[in-house]
Amino acid sequence: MQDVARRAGVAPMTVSNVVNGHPHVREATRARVLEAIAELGYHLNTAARSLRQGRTGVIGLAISDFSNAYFGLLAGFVAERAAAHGYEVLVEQIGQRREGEVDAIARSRLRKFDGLILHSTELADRDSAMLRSSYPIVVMGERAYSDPIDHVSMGNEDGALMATRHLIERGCRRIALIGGRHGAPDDIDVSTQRTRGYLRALDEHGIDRSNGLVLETPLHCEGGRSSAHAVVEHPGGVDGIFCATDEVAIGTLRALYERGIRVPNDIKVIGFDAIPVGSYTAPSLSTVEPDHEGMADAAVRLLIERLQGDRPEDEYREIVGGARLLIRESTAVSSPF
Amino acid sequence: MQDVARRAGVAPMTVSNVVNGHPHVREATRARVLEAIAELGYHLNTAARSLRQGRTGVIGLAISDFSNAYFGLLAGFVAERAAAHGYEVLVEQIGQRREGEVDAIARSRLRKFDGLILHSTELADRDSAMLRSSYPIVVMGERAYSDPIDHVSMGNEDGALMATRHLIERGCRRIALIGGRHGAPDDIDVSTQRTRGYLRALDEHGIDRSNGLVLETPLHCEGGRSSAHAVVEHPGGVDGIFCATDEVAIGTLRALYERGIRVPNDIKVIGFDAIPVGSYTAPSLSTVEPDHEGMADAAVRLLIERLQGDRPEDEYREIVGGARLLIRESTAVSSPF
DNA sequence: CTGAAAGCGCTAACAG
DNA sequence: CTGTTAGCGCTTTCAG
Repeated sequence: MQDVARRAGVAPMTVSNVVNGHPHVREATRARVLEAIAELGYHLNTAARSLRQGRTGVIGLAISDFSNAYFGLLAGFVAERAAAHGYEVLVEQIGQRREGEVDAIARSRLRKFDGLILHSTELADRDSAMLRSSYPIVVMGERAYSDPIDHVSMGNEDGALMATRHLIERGCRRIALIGGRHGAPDDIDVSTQRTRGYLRALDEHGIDRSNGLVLETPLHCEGGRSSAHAVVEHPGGVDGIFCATDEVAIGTLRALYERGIRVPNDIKVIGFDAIPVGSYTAPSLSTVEPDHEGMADAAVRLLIERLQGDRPEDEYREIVGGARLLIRESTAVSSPF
Repeated sequence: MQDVARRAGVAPMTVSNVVNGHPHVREATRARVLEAIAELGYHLNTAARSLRQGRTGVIGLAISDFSNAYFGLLAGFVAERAAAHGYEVLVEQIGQRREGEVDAIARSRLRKFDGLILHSTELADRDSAMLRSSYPIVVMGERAYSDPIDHVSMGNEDGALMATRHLIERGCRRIALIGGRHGAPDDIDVSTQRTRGYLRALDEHGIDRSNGLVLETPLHCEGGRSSAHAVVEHPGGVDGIFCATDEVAIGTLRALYERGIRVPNDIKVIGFDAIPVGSYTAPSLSTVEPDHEGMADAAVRLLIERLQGDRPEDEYREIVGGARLLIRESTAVSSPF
């Protein structure tokens, strides 16, 4: 910047003013400076600027796994909302291991970003103490914390309730849950929360909680496939399957296809997450669509309030995103084809 | 750091040595420093370190769209390879618009990262001049450049050749290409390159290039679906469809399902990219699997060679990744179910 | 509208 | 093994 200033015959400060588009620079001066910049191939040094300004203009988004369609959706929305507030988003993959998340928090303290949106999957309650630094963090995901913290979660239980009710309304009485889990009362990961909604719907309608119809399995396609093969052999039979995620549901549809079981005629299937490919499965997948966009917006807003000190340090917010039913062919009365 | 040093009764430099794990610090001193750090809640300031060191330890990965399964795969591999070299990866979404890519390049020059892996989709040849700064960039993607540059591309033409040959070997003679494009000779995006491989296979086997069997369409599910609906009404009939991407293929399978056309019995379908969900479609999707991992590895290696000055400034590399056939049910002789 | 001075927090280099 | 010095490149502040 010094070199540019010398070349343009101005002070470094003027170069800075030009680079930052400050208004009070005479047109002729600006032109000379820009010319000098071009001639010298000068580029602003971000590290120096950040050091001086004490901010980076970047929000970090830490997610567990790039190759999950759900995170792709979310990241896109977060980036868009942040841009609207003048922030850039950089995404970091932290892996599903707990160490990764703790790592991300530790690194975030290095102030590489102005703040962090942490999409937690495996972060245990006891780690939340780490989040209690003054560093601005918003946690997204299905885990609740006893420590106060800004948190955006999904309407998991309500969504699962809606999905299961929908199956019941369509006449299903022997409804399996693939990817569920009977956890401890304070256990609130995706599986346990969605299981609660499922059980509430059954109770509501006076349907027995038959043993063996809640299958615990990893929440991906293969988990769904193998569990579906198992569940259709349940002695009491099955006429509806609620899958804890769309990926699980895709694996389930696959298993039923392999066995020649017709969906929705023989068994109805519903998922959760509304990943895009669900419109194109055969049959297309009924599902619960969380308000991804609203949640991304909320997370960004909470973080930016923090960054700008718009909220007292010790005041935290808990936001639960909405969810709505997306009814497609896999829960139709009978197949349209 | 000064405060920590004062508290621990040492010089700032010693604090730095402790923080960075340098070996020559007495155990007692280290302990005192760590204690002071904990007491004061001190955190290293990354901006200052980067300014001083002239490096950030971060590689940027600019991709066009988070919500594409292919990019998720790639990003995961890139992150892993970079970590092996002691670099962290931050991912930036730049959108599919050309402006976005130029933007990313411009911003990259701000030296936010030590180097950039740019996965281009719409970057035109004329923009490649922008890449000719001394800033370390590796371009990935299906576009070639006349300007010299480090470039990792995919074996698109060979992959398409293999896919189409495979359909022919399975007895198809009326083979459509959905998502293809007859471009200018120097036009080398995904669609045109894959079209070339397709045409070569037809020529090889003396099969006519029937009019109307190459359909240009956006490379996503809906593009595949609507084009498939159109192509099956082709007067000459169709017995095989090569889809330019797996997403297109998923849309195609969907359209055939809607029409009650059996795959593979009536029409065989093959895709390209090997996205994970392709194993779970009904029928499962035969496809071309590019060596994603090898390409990610190559890109990281090229970039790090640059960062470390292991290669003369004016020496550039062009690496083409391999591809292999993944044969599943959608091109079987007849359905196993 | 432009400039001079000062310092953000860190670490390379070298001295003790 | 520990300390001193200096400066990375920028922008805030205040003075012209």
